[in-house]
Amino acid sequence: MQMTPMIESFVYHFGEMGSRWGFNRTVGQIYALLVISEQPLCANEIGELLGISRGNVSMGLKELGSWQLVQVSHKPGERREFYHSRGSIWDMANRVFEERRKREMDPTLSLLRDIMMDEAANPEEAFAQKRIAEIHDLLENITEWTQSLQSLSPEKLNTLMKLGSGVGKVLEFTDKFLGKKDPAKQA
Amino acid sequence: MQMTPMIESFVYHFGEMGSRWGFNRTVGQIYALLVISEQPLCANEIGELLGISRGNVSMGLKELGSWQLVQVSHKPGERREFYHSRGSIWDMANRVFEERRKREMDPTLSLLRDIMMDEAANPEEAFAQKRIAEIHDLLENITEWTQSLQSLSPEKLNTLMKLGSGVGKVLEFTDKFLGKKDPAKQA
DNA sequence: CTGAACTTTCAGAAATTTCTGAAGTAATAA
DNA sequence: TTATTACTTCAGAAATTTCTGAAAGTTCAG
Repeated sequence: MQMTPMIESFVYHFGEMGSRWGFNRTVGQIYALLVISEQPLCANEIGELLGISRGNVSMGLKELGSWQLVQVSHKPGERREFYHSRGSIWDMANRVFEERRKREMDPTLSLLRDIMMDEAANPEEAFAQKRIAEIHDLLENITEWTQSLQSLSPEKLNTLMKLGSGVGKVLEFTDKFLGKKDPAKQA
Repeated sequence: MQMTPMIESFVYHFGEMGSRWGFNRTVGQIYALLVISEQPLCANEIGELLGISRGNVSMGLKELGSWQLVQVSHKPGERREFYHSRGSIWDMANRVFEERRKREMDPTLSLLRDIMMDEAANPEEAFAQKRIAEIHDLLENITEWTQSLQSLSPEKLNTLMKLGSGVGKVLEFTDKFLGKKDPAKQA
């Protein structure tokens, strides 16, 4: 594996972006490398390619492991470990969504739920609770929906994506065809 | 406005979460306050409630302004400005999505597109380009899709959300009814 | 058991981000 | 015009995050 300008710009940009998706720059860069390398890489090689310390590589790989984004393999006769990205692009996106949901949405929902259970001590708190309930419902909706989308087959998901705002038309159509029936009950 | 334990826990948690959504802790806290306060708040009050400096409040409000998440108002006879969160919960979520798309997805897509245009200098780069194209297509799909969802009316969006994985059934059904026609073309 | 090859851990260093508060700007009333 | 009140900016301080590299841990062949 060699750091050509093309690969470099991808890796660096992915590093910046990675930090938006819940992990730091280095972790993003390591992941980018593993994704675009056909051959699995060993920790030393990763460190050299990115110009970072061996310890940092180890921590980065550990983090990626906790996201279930890397696969470890061995070459016969070699003691060291080789790393590679795991699954298809879709799988990766799914993992990142899933993991972020667990780390961010779930704790928030739980906190909001707790607050909703409390008795409001004054009108200000009562108003706050109303707003908090709205936020809770929105987040819960989004969470449940994305979860159910994740359970769809990749083909269906693709159809859905390609539909775009056409989804609106399909809904109308379904609505009309089913007459009285509420499409929400179809789930 | 008073900082009761309920309000405090909401504000602090929102602060932590906020940083995941593209702004820092203080900005998240300020926003949380503005969302759950029925009355608009002035900058001084915000600073006191959160125990942060006046300058920091100013910067935070500026940031929220750039996200179009706050509304400024005035009280008759008062010189100072009062701030309040803007729009419904749905609007807020939309703004955050929109803004993040502009700041994160668009530059990434543009970079990936550039890389795809380059001539691969060797087999390694050729492989990298294939992967990059996959990622590009995925991101583009997601971007376009979420954009078209945002253009749906809140009611339709709600129906869609409530459908959950029932979306799969609707698709099947549409598929069957339309016979040969590819639903992807319906958009 | 020993030593070589490799990985992990973690205390402190370095880099980055965020925050403060004083100085500057702006608007208004008297 | 001057005094007053409020908002903004930004250099440097403080806090936080990330990274390094040495030490400790692990595995395995001989």
